[in-house]
Amino acid sequence: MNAPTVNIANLRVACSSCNLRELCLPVGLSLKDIEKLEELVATRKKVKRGDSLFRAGDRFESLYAVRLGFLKSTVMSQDGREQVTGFHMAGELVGLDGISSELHSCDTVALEDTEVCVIPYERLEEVASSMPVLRNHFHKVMSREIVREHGVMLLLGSMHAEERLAAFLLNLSQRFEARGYSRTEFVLRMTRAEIGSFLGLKLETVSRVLSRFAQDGLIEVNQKHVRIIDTEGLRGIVSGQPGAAA
Amino acid sequence: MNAPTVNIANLRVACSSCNLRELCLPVGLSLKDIEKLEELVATRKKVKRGDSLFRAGDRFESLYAVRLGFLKSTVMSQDGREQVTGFHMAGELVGLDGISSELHSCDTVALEDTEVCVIPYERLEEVASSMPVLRNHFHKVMSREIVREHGVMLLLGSMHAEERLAAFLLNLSQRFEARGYSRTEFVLRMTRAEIGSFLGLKLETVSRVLSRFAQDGLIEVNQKHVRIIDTEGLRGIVSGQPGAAA
DNA sequence: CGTTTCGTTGAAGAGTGTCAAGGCCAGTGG
DNA sequence: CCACTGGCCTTGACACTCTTCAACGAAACG
Repeated sequence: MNAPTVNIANLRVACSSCNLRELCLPVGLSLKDIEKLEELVATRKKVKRGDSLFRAGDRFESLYAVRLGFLKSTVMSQDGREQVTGFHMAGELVGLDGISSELHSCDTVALEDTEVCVIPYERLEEVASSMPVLRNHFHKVMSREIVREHGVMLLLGSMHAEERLAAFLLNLSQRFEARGYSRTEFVLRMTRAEIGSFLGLKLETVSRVLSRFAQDGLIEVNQKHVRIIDTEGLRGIVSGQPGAAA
Repeated sequence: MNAPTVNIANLRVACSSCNLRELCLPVGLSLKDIEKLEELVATRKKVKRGDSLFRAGDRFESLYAVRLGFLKSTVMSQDGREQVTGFHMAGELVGLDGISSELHSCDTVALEDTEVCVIPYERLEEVASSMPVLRNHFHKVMSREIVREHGVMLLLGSMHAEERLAAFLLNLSQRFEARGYSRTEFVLRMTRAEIGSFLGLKLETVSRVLSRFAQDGLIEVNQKHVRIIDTEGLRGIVSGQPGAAA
């Protein structure tokens, strides 16, 4: 069950040379600090598309830094309803939900073949105790997650379908850009149903709204392939189209 | 503007004798630990009903532990829509949103006269560095907030009005009980509009659903006064009423 | 005691959900 | 290499929940 899905333990980890440094690590670390830090990452782990990194109820032992790939996290209510709580891409940290009860409270599943750095939590606590910069950075990451979720609550609680989709596309766009990919053209790694679950909509609504956006010349869509044509137009929609619609 | 709203600085803080100990502090602290901990709480601060503890954009300096009273946190979109992200009661920690950017990202306002313990963040970081128990506890508190928000996302993303209200009432009920108040009878400190904002509903819907619950004999409502009659019935509603409705 | 805020309730309408049918695409096996 | 299969996406028609608009009543506040 929990047999590690290929551990590349021998591979020296080298955060120092990882191209995700700026996303993953605090800035302004000394070389010595970075060396210390590399002790943190025990191993890497590959997760095949469709497999889960961890599941609700699993013992919490590690955090995971996404090296490459794409994942989703979902929570489930007792009666079986599923809610996608987030999508994760390279440079992001997942597993924070597990700290509170020492059990994971959500499922995290790879939407494409994915590789993560495994960060044993106990070791993180140790290293952090003697490294204020790291501790501080870690706290900021957790806090950022809280702030992100506030944003999602705003979206779910007070926005219409079109606004949600527009916000979603802009968010993806910006995250791709931050990772050096195109800001305007990308492939959705998730299905319409998963987008819908995340945004509190049904998959048909997601599909319809995307088609409408395409008709209005805001984007081009072809299955999972999306191209953003009018970023400003999308922004307008997010803020209750002060000057949009036709 | 930011002139402290009455600081009771001289008052010795005495976490050790605070009746919120179990809610607020890690369990199993030695006396020595508790002494150290009391250095944490710089002052207390009173916030009058309607006043804000902090606002979005304020510099982040401290966390606040609610001693008594009731608050709400709200985020606002650029175009002015407001979303209540949470209600806070005695023993809960607020202000975690500020850590990430060193600016608060939400408004936190007292819904009734409130008193909080002010915990300067820098001091918390210091004390935590030499007190693993505290550090660990703090991480758990942050993680718990993340998990709580996952729950809210589930609610906002996949539940109907009745289910949301039922879940909301049960959540309040449980939190009151944990603080030694009645599990079945309490006063809502927030307006229908605030409940609605939190639950992604309009105030009229909140009002209607509460009336319907009352008609169905699940609760009694009289303005802000609520009495829960049929807890199991509410639970049934939350999980898609497998055997409810009449 | 007047004023304001808050809450309740009704009727009509908009926005999404539901159900259903059909098309597109990738992977599989012949 | 092609046909088949199953998952995913699109689109339409209709139903339903929730919102909107409006009026009124009740409580809170100065």
